[in-house]
Amino acid sequence: MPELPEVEVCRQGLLPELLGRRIAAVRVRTPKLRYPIPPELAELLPGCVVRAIRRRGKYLLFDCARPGVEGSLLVHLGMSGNLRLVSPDLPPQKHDHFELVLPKQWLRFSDPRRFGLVLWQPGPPEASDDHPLLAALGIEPLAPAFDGAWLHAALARRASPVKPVLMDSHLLVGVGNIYASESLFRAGISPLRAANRISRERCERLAAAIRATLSEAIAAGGSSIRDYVHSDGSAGWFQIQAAVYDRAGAPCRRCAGHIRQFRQGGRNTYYCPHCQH
DNA sequence: AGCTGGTCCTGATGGC
DNA sequence: TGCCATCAGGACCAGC
Repeated sequence: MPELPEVEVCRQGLLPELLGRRIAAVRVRTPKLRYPIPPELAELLPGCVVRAIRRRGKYLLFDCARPGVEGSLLVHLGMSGNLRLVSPDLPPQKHDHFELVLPKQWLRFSDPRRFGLVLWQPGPPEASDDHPLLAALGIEPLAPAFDGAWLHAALARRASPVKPVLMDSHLLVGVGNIYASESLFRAGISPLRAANRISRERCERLAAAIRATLSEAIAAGGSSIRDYVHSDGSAGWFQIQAAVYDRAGAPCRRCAGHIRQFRQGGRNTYYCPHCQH
């Protein structure tokens, strides 16, 4: 399930391959994703050069331009999506929904569960912030502005347990179910604790834990970037060594107590009751 | 305004 | 072996 680190590694991997390349054609096989793929992409994109690849939260933005056309291709991988560079002779598979035809290789979007999306935002790169899906997004956890003070102020307004609050993309982006549990373990904070009852000091630790968890996953993914981008499709997402996620009943790596699992906001939460308060 | 639960989709899993 | 029910997950959305 791609979270922020996976999306960022995807961006970094595609960057050298796509930057400055000209799009020859577009193939839409399954327009029905989370939102329909706009049919006008087939007329807009051919002839466009990829000027930049940016990331906002878990969204990827491919800035494209040619005389008379400027805009950004907005891509979200949902939970089962991936973008791969494939050679032109590789036949499309069942869940390959969208394709950019490039000079030597094609960029193929595949997403079995179709929670992802491919959309178009017209205008210069700055205009992409205006897109309805991006306009309301919260802070980037890897941006300098995200720190303990910011987090403390943001959590002060929320009475819910902290874990689902951390996953609220309107507050901060990119922290999904896995990294929320992992970051809380790292900070020693219980996922059940009310968000507005975490001290400033512990918010510092939590902010640092979120940054560290995400950064380490990006670094881990970066080392396998080549395999990922050029994978034949069988390879899944790179995995971090999870401390608590999906380890219910297993021994805590810190205290050897049992990792506990419970349902929170419709999601599974994992934590160590001994190490987290 | 914040919070809850429903929704989309398909592959994996487990019970019978 | 096959069939069915359940679950997972991001993020929007309606309804408090």
